[in-house]
Amino acid sequence: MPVTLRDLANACAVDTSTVSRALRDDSRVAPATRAKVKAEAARLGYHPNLAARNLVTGRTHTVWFLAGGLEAPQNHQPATTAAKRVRECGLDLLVAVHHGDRAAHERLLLRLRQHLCDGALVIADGLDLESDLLVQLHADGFPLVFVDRHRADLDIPAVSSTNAEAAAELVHRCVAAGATTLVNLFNPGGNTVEDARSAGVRLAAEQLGLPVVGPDATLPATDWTVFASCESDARGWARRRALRLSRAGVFDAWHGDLPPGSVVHCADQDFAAMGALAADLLLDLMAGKAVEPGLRLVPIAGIRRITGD
Amino acid sequence: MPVTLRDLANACAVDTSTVSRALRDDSRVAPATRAKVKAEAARLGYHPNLAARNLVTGRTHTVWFLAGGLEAPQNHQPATTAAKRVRECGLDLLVAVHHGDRAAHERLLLRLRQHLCDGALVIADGLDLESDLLVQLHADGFPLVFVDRHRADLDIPAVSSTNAEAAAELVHRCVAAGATTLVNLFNPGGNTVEDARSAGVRLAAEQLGLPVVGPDATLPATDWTVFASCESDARGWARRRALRLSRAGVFDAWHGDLPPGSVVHCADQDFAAMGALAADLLLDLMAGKAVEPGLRLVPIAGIRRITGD
DNA sequence: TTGTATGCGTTATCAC
DNA sequence: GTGATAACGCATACAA
Repeated sequence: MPVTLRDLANACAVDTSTVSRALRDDSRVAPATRAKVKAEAARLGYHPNLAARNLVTGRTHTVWFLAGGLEAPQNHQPATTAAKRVRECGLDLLVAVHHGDRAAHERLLLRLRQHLCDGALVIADGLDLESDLLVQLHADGFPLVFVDRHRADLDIPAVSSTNAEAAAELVHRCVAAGATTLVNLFNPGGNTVEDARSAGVRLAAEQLGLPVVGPDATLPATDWTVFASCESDARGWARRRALRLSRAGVFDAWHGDLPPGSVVHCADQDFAAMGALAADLLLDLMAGKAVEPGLRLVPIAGIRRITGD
Repeated sequence: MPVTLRDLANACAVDTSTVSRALRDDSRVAPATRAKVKAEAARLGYHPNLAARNLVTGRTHTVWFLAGGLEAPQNHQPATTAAKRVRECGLDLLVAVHHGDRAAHERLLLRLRQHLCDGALVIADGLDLESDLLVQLHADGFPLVFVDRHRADLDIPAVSSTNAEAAAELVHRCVAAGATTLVNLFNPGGNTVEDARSAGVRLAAEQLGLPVVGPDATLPATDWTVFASCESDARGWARRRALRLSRAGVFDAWHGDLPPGSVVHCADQDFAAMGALAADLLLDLMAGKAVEPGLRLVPIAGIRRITGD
């Protein structure tokens, strides 16, 4: 049986309230008793029951990080920096994943309302973006911050990249590298991130006076460049259209090989900074500070030029 | 203010105990009252306070997964499968990371004793392998299972790969590919995984009648092959010794380029299976079933041959 | 500086 | 079938 405050109180011949105060370094307890209590606690191997403490204080000092999975840098990088920030404030960050499983996802959102954590960071994939539970949660004042994608219809604070600007810059660089026809694979209406990127492409194209075409357009033999959110989107599209992929503007990563002469521009998001900012916002929210709802944009880390030579 | 059992009891004009039973589908409650209670719970937006429930039942239905980080497949892959297994049993798995930070690590281990979870899976990196807290935890009967590395001096159940066999097989394949001098970078005494791999190399070398040398040995101009736990270990060694790395046997992954004519054998561990098995063991442990202490070996997923052509 | 009393929200053991 | 009642372990306003 675990050692409780009572056991300690008995061992020290004082009241449980005194023990409680002593262990929490309350200034009003005599140095001698405090020392005795602490010594006894160590001797008996006392460890507070946080379930009990949470029950009475109503706070758990715990933050959850909800994501679909752990593998993608989009998920684990913000989780990593957020964990550090949260820890600096004396709280713990716990990561929970749902693997895109609808039931699992609902269950996790339910857990948030069950007093196991004080707030949550949410990497909003498809499931979160539909769920009513999220709406109710927020309506009930539960501290919530979106990372990356978000729901524009809710005034939940959100952290994302400068997607529009980054997409526009991708266009400019690709055009400087010879592109004349821009294939826009960003899916407007898909989610807020895709929306922003698509808008960025259109804006840049307009400035440059170049045509933007969809995935199914007829293309010139050369000088087209495809823009997509990730390498596999671009590659998948090229495969379906039986095209040789040699020019692209993408986000986050490009691992695959490129044929000689080809060039890819890759905009790397600063997931670490996003996680840190999101954690800061959440901590403010949990502290009761006024946090403006709406989107925060974090500059991308940079744009890399990758060639096939 | 959150809705409590009492609010529900008042709204339904029954006792809290009846509400409690109704919500948990206790067979002794009248269908009519159950329906009414459930309807009212939905209407008022009731959500149980799990801190309170945990306090009285003594169980949290929660499992923690402790790791140094999330990025490495060694960490997130077992976490992923373990999460699924755990979820199937109606429990939740939460991932907590310490980033190699000593204080953070200690804090997490402390948390385990504070009734926030019923058991834990531990990816034992350097910190875990030293900590006394882990020993005490286990001594107090806290359900614990090691994944990958473990402490041989504790009878905590552990799941690892068939490291010795895999290392031996790496040697055999590399020798078949022309190796005659085997450079053993596996560090015996480092940890249980390195130990096993080092032993595997020595065993295979003995069978083949070939010499095993350490990282600082004088090498023939050619026909040596280096064995290491990961690509970066092998590359780091080659860099320090100003050697051109063209033959290696490693574990888990090889991403970098290889000069033409070179060949690397890579033993892929089955992290997913390891996570699943570890979860099963932990669940048994938590269910009070007798679980034999000691190491379980999961076969590696396979050995890939990578060439620089 | 310490003790007393009460309550946090829930489950469980009794009665009825 | 349902209702009192007593825990669970801890924190805290209030007394002393």
